[in-house]
Amino acid sequence: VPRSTAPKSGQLWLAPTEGTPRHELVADVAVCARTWSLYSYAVPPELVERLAPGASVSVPLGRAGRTLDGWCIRVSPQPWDQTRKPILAVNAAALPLTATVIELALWVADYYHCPPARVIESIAPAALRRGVKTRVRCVRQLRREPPAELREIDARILALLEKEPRPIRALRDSQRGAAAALKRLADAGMIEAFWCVEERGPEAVRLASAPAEAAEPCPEDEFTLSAEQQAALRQIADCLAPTPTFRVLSLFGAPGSGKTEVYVRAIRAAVATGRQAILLVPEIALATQIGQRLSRRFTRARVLHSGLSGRARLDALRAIRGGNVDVVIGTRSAVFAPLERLGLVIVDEEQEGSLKSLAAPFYHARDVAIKRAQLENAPVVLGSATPSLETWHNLAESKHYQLLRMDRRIAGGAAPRVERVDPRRGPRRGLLSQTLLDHLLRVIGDGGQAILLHNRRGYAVHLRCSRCGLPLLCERCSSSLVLHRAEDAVRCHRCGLRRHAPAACPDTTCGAALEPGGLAIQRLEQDLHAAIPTARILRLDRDTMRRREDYAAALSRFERGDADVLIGTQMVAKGLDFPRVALAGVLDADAMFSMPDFRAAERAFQLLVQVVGRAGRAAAGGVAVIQTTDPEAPLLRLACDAAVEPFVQRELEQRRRLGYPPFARLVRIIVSDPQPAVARDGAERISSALREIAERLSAALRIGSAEVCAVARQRGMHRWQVLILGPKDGSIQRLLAEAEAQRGLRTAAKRCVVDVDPLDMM
DNA sequence: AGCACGCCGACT
DNA sequence: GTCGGCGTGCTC
Repeated sequence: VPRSTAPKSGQLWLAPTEGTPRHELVADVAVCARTWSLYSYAVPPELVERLAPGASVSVPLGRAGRTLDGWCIRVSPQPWDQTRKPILAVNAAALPLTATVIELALWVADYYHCPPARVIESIAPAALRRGVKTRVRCVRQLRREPPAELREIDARILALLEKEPRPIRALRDSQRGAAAALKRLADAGMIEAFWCVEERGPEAVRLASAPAEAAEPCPEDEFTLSAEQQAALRQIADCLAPTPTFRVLSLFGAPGSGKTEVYVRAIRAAVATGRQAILLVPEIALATQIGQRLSRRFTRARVLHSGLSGRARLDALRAIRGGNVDVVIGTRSAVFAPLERLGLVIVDEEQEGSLKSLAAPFYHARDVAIKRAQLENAPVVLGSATPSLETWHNLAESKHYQLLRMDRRIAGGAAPRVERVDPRRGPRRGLLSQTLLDHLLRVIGDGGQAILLHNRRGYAVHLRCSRCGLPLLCERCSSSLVLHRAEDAVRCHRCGLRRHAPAACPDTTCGAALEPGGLAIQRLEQDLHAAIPTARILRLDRDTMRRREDYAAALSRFERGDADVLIGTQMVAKGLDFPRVALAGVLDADAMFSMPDFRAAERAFQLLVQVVGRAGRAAAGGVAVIQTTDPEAPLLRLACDAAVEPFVQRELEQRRRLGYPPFARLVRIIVSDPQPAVARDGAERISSALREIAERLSAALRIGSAEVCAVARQRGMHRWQVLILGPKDGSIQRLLAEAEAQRGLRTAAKRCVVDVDPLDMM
C-alpha cells in the first residue's frame, strides 16, 4: 500500500493536468487509532455527494480489515491506485465540523503532541458522532393464550400489544387503571418490560450554506459607555470592519471597569457585520449566568459546556452548525464551536487555570482561541484585571498584540482601602486578628457583606504530638495528614487517603495527645462563629461543594443576601459582582506566596488582586484586610496596591533569569505505573532517548526526569515525570514527533501522557 | 485501538 | 519438539 504524500493543512492540491493518467477522489482520514498520521482512502462514487471535510466516516484498517471510525480531513483528486482501500460509509447521524475547526484540530494535535483523531474525539462528543440514544421503558407480550378470566382493561392492553411493543408511559397515561392492569399482566407472566433504545441523530441540520432562520431584532442598548470603554470598543471594532483582521487585544481592565459591557458591544458589532462570536468563560456557573444575561441582549445566543446533557449539547451544536446562532458562550471546549462565519473570539479571565484542559489533549483554550482567531482572520480579546505573564510577554514581543487599558471604575466608587496586618501582634481570636474582627462587626452592623479567603481545606493542616512533636504523616505518600473534624477523619490532600482521626501520637511508646496546627477553613468558620454568633456564615470549598450546581446555588444565595460572610478557599475570589460586599479579608497571605511552583508568585498576586477587588463594588469605600507575618514584603505590597505592571516587570525578570516560561517552552511527560520501578525505568528510558534525539537534531534542550510524588491521586499509581525546557520555535514538538516515529514514547509503564505548556507541576 | 509477528519459558 | 506469554510494530 503506498504511503500518501499528504499535504500540510491549508495547502491546496493542484487540479490534475490534462492528459494525466486516471484520477480518483481520495480522502485523508484521521482514524480513531493510536497513530499520528492521516490515512488516504478512495471515495466510492456513491459516497462522493455526502462526503466533505469534517464528516464522520467508517474505514477499514489493518490486514483483517477491521472497521474503525474516523474523520474526513480533506478530499482531493489523486492518481488512480488500485491498492487503496475504500471508505465504507459516511456517518449521516454525525454533525460535520467546519473546515477551520478541522484545521484547528490538526494544529492542536501537532502543538500538544496528540493523535489527530483523539483531538477531534475530544471536541466532537458522542452526541455529535453517533446521535443521542434515548432509552424508553416498553412492554411486550409474552404468551398469546389469555387466562380464563381477564378484566376488560387487561384485554384492551393485550390487544394493543398484539401488533408491537409500546412505551409504558404512553400506556399508563392513555386510560385510567392502566398502571394496575400492567402490574397484573406482568405478575401473570403475560407481558414483560424492557429497555428500547432509540437513536436520534442530528440529521435534520441545515448547514450554514442554506438560508438561516431570520434573527429577531435584538433589544437596544440601554446605557452609554464610559470614555475608556468606548475607546476599547473602537479598537476592537477597527479589527472587525471594514477589513476583518487577526489581532490579539489584551483588555486590561481593573475590577469594576466594565469589561463585560465592552464584550457585549463588541459582539454586537461583530454580529452587525454578519459574523458570529465566541465568548469563553472559566466556569460553567459563569457561562450559565452570563448566558442568561446575554440572552436578553441577543436573540440568537447559545450556551455550550461539558455540563450539558448529551441531548442539550446536541441541540446546541445542531443550532450552531446550522448557522442559526450568533453568539456561543461557553467553557474551554467551546473554543471549537463549529461556527462557519466566526468574526470575534473573547476569552474572559484569560489568566484562569481552568482554561487548561485536564486530559489529553492538554490544550489551553486561550492559546487555541488565539490560533483560531488567526485562522479565521478575526480579532481575539483577552480580558483580565491581571493578565497572564504569557500575555505581557507577547505584548512586548509580538506585533499582533495590542494593549487596551481600562483603569477607572464605571460606578465611580473608589478602589478599596487595603490594610496589612500581622495577626501575631495585638489581640486575636484564633485565626482572626482584632482588626479584621472590628471591620467585620462594622460591616455586618451596617447591613453589608464580607468575603474571607483562606486557601486551606479542612480543619487543621497538620497534627503533631503534643509531647514529642512527631507529625502524623500519610503512610502512602508521607505528606502531612489534614484533620477534617466534622467527619472525625484525617485526609491526605495529595493521594486521597482517608481514615478515622487517631487520638494519640503515632509513636505507641509515647502515646500523648495530638495537637492540631496550621489552622484551616473549618477552624476559621468555628472561630468566626464564636466571635460573632449572630453572623450568618456561608462556607465555600471543595468539601461543602459536592456537586457543580452547589457552587452556583451558593453564589446566588450570597447574592440574595442569605448570608453575611462568605468564607472559602480560592473559589470565593471568582464569581460575580456582589454589590453589597464592603469587606474582603485574606487570612494567610504568606502561604499563597510560598507554594513550591515557579508560578506561585503570579498566582498569589492574581488571587490577592481579585479578592481585594471584590470589596470595591460597594458604593461606599470598601476595605480589604490582608493578614501576613511580613507586611513589608515587596510582592505583597505590590499586590495590595494592585500595581500590576511593576509586579509583572519584576516577575518577568525573574523568569528570564531562570529560563522559564514565558521565555521558554516547557513540556512535561508523566509516566505512571502501579510499580514504582516500572514508572522510574519508563521515565529514565524516555529521558535518555529524548537526549539522544536532541543531540542528533542539535537542539539545545534541558531534559531531566524526577519523581513527582510517591503516590498519585488515583489508584495507587507511582508517577515520574520528564521535564523538557527549550526554545519556543517548535523544536520540542519536532523532538517529540521524531521520538514517536521511532520506538515512540511507549514504555512498559501503564500510562504516559505529554503535557505541553503545563500549568501545574505537582 | 486491535491484530500479527516474534522471541523466550513450561508443558504434552 | 510445541503452545502461548505479551513486548513491539503497523495499519492508507
